[in-house]
This record gives sequence, C-alpha cells and structure tokens, in this order.
Amino acid sequence: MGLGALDRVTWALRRAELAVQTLKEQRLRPLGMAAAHYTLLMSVHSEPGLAGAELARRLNVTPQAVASLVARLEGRGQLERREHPRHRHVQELHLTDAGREALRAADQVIADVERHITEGLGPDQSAQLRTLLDQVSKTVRNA
Amino acid sequence: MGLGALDRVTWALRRAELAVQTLKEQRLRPLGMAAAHYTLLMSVHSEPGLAGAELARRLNVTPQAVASLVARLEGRGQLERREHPRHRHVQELHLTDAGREALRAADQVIADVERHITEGLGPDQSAQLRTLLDQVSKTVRNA
DNA sequence: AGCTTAGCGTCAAACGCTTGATGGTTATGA
DNA sequence: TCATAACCATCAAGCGTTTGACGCTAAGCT
Repeated sequence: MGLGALDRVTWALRRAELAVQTLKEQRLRPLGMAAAHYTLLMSVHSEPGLAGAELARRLNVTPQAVASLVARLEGRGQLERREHPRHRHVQELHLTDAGREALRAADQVIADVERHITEGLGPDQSAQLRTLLDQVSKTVRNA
Repeated sequence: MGLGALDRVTWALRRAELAVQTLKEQRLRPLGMAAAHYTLLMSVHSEPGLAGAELARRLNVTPQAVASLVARLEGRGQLERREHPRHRHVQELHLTDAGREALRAADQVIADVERHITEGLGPDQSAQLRTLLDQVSKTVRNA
C-alpha cells in the first residue's frame, strides 16, 4: 500500500515550523523569555489597547491561555491592564516602558533568526516562500 | 521603530502550519483519532519494530509522551508491544490489523487534506514549496 | 423601561507534555 | 571477570493549556 506520508508537503511544513520554533525558543531562553511571551508582547505592540479575548482569537488560543500569560507579564511589569473607557468589565492591554525594552531585546534575537533563514534562501526565494505559505493558509482557511 | 514581525517568513510559516494542523485535527476528530495518534501510527508503520525511545527522537518529543500515546493505542488494540529478541527490557512496537485499518482510514482523510492543498497550489509550485521548506529545515538545523 | 442576547473575564477540573530521578538490562573495557 | 558506562522504560511532580461553567456588563429588541 502507498501510505507514503514522509514526502508530503504538510510534513515538510511541520518539520520546518518545529525546527524554527525550537531555535527561537533556544535563543530566547537566555533572555528569560518564552516564545509565547514574545508573541504576546509583539501582538500588543502592533495593536495596543485590545482586550484579552480579542487577542486570544488572533493568536488562535483560548482566553485563559492569554490571561495566564498576561498575569505573568504583568507581574514582571512589562504589561499593564487598563480599564476600558466604555466597558468597565473589559480590560485594555498596553505595554509598559519595561515591556517595550524587553520586546526590543527579544525582537533583536528573533530578527537574527529570521535573517539567518532568509540569507540562506536568498531574497527572491524568501519572498516566494512567503507567498506560497500565505497561499496555503488561504487555501486551508476556506476548506 | 521597526519591529515589523507581521510580514516575516517565520510568521507566515507558523500561521500556515497552525492552519493545516487545525484542519487535520478537525477532519480526524470524527474518526476518534487525534493527529498525534495518526503520526505515531504512521511512524510505526513506516519503520516497524523500533523502540519507544527511538521513536521519540524521530518525532521530537520525550519518551514519556510516546509511552503515553502507546499505552492509549495499545488499549484500543491498534498497537502492540513485543519483547525485543536481544534486549529483554526493550519493547518493539508493531501495528495490529486493527491498527493498520485505523491508519488506512485516517490516512485517507489526511491525504485528502494534502491533495486539497497541492491542487490549490499546482504541481510545480507544490514541489517548489517542499524544496524551500526542506531548505529551511536544513538551514535551521545547523544554526 | 424591561428583557433577551452577546461578549468578556475568571474559577475549577482534566488533559497532555516536560523535567527530574529511579531501576533494570546490555555492551564496553580494564 | 568485574566494574563502568550507556540505554531503555517507568514513576512522580510541575507547568501550561484546553474544556466547561459561572457571574458580570453593555447593547439590541419588543
């Protein structure tokens, strides 16, 4: 029987993602930051003031997972919860100065990983890879 | 400041992988099988008789995670642990007939997902994507 | 206005995985 | 031969996440 799953695109995709994520985690570890923390900080940075539940949707995780991360980052003084002006029950998430500094340091590491990959591929192939990956995402989304 | 992580290749990679994995999980759910189960069964199928620890290395997880999955699949009668001929302490992992049948059904679903993606991309672009992904894996591995 | 609906945040329990440590088994080398 | 090292499997504890349920707040509808 066939069952040759070894040379499928989705397996190559999985292995590449796993390798990249592992490398990021390793590089981020000396900074005392997990990849999930970096992702959350970066999301809040790019879209400040949104609620935890909204953030959870963008990151494809549950609101509780976000709440857990927020609690930790708030404890470190990198993130702060403000009261939403209209909805008293909702909390706006914002970065503190310390949070911005931590994000800057972490992003330097992440950008280095990214650069290493894109240089290994070359500029045009990197762009093409991104195009193909986006197309995969789009194809899968409306499956 | 720059900090534009949104249009990085590694983010596109992450999102694509997440989307594909989520879709697989959804499609596999009606069969009562998780993606991790499918992966394990497929690995055992492609290389029968290897030990749990060895399997863990290929899947990039811990031996305990494999043991947990094996215990569950053994309970379902889809997998069996045989005694290694030389090392009495080691266990060879083999598929049962029921395991092979379950794998066949699951692989049909997975192959369908794969087909949907490759058809959305076209044959040559699919091949190119796989090449690029493998190159990313290789680049990252010796970073 | 009052009622229903929808959305956010949080608590509690369950699940899966990792880390660390232990015991058992085979191979290697003095 | 005997001791050391290497490897596998397993147990126990800790951590992060998901699932399910509850209370609370704001908006939409009659």
